[in-house]
Amino acid sequence: MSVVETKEKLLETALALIWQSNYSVVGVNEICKQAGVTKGAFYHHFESKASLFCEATAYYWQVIKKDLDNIFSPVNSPLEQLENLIQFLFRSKLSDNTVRGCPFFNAGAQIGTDDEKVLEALKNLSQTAITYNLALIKALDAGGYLERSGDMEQQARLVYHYIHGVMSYAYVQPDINTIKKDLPEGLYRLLGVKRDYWFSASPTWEAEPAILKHQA
Amino acid sequence: MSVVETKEKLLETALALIWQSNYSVVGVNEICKQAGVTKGAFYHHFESKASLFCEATAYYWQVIKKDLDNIFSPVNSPLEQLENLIQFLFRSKLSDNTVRGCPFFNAGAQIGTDDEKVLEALKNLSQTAITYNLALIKALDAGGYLERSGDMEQQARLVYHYIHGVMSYAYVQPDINTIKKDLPEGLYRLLGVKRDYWFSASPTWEAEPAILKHQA
DNA sequence: AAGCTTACATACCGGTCGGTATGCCCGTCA
DNA sequence: TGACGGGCATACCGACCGGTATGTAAGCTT
Repeated sequence: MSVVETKEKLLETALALIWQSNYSVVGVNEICKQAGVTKGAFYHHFESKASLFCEATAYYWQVIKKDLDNIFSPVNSPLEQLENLIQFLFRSKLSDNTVRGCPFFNAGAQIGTDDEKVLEALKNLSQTAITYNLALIKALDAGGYLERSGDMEQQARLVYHYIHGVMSYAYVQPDINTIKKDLPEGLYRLLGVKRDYWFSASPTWEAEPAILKHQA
Repeated sequence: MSVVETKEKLLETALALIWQSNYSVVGVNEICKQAGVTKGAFYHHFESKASLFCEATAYYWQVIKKDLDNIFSPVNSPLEQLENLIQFLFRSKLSDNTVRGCPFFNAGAQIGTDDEKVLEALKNLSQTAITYNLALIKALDAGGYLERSGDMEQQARLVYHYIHGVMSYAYVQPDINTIKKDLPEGLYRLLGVKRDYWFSASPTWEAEPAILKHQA
């Protein structure tokens, strides 16, 4: 295993484990064991467990950025982009009942805000997500799909809030049929998409999300 | 300290501590220390830490049920009820930046779903909250405040999702001004309240929420 | 080939965790 | 007044935690 391979293996294993349970429960020992490396290797690459989490956050975005750029590709109409986003959320987080909620924010809630770096990583994470939402909203608005124009940055946050809430709900109530109804309904309502356009788009994005490879 | 006092003290202390940080970080020792009792007393009243969490969940509802019944009192108009709810969420969770997110679902995400009792307690918690939402929506609909009638049970869930998402966001970005804008906006949008009625109600509920007493 | 660095492996550290065993104190009731 | 049991307090347990100290084998440099 080359150098970069070992580090990436640790990153991916940590992602998968934290994803499946949570930051506090998953120990360094277990991450190492699953990754097939030793603790010495771990602390050769990361100065602490919290540091690993920060790097994993960055790594996570690097991985799914491709997916997001694909979802929000300009070749897709705004409605298609929205539908793609919905499909993506299902696939990446609700395709089986072992993955519930957003692990990074669950984790963030566990680490505590005293760790400045962790907090910063989480802020970046959410801000990036909101930025993607904003682009989508602008496209929807420009395309005349929205009932009215408002504060689009706020709308981007609203969408973010809602998605996070739905994902968290899925943790306790992993009823995928309910979620499959609630997620689009809430998004269309929050965005204020004109009723004529509800559920009118078909997904143009069919590739398997890269993030799935993180799961066991 | 009488028998029931000791147990309640433990319950309240645990609530406050978990509220301020999270389940994993707060240890039994610290709960005991803060409550001014010993570990022996703790394990006299609770069979485990997870069991404490379950009882605390029930206790929590018992405490805030008074507030909720007050907020959703039939003497208030539906719009007033909605405004009361918004105010309640601010007061109980956003009045200072030490309280972020819903501690019970943060905690639930930490304990793990392998503990059946904990999962059950969380399900009850969310279901009760959704039931309150449903009553509000029915009242709003009956009063003609909504743009259209839909699946009200679903709407109740949407509102629940959204509130949870906003509260979680507040954990990472404790910017109360943003939240104060986002929370009502999202709720009005999700509920589909007619624009004429947006922000038209004044709160009729001014009492200090009982739950505040749990905070340090 | 000598010397140095990288990339680990192994063994182990002090501390903390949730949980338990035991016994004392004190109110109750015979 | 003495036996008894609920309501604790104290002392302690083994497991496990994140993190470290030290060793070492392989490669790169000179």
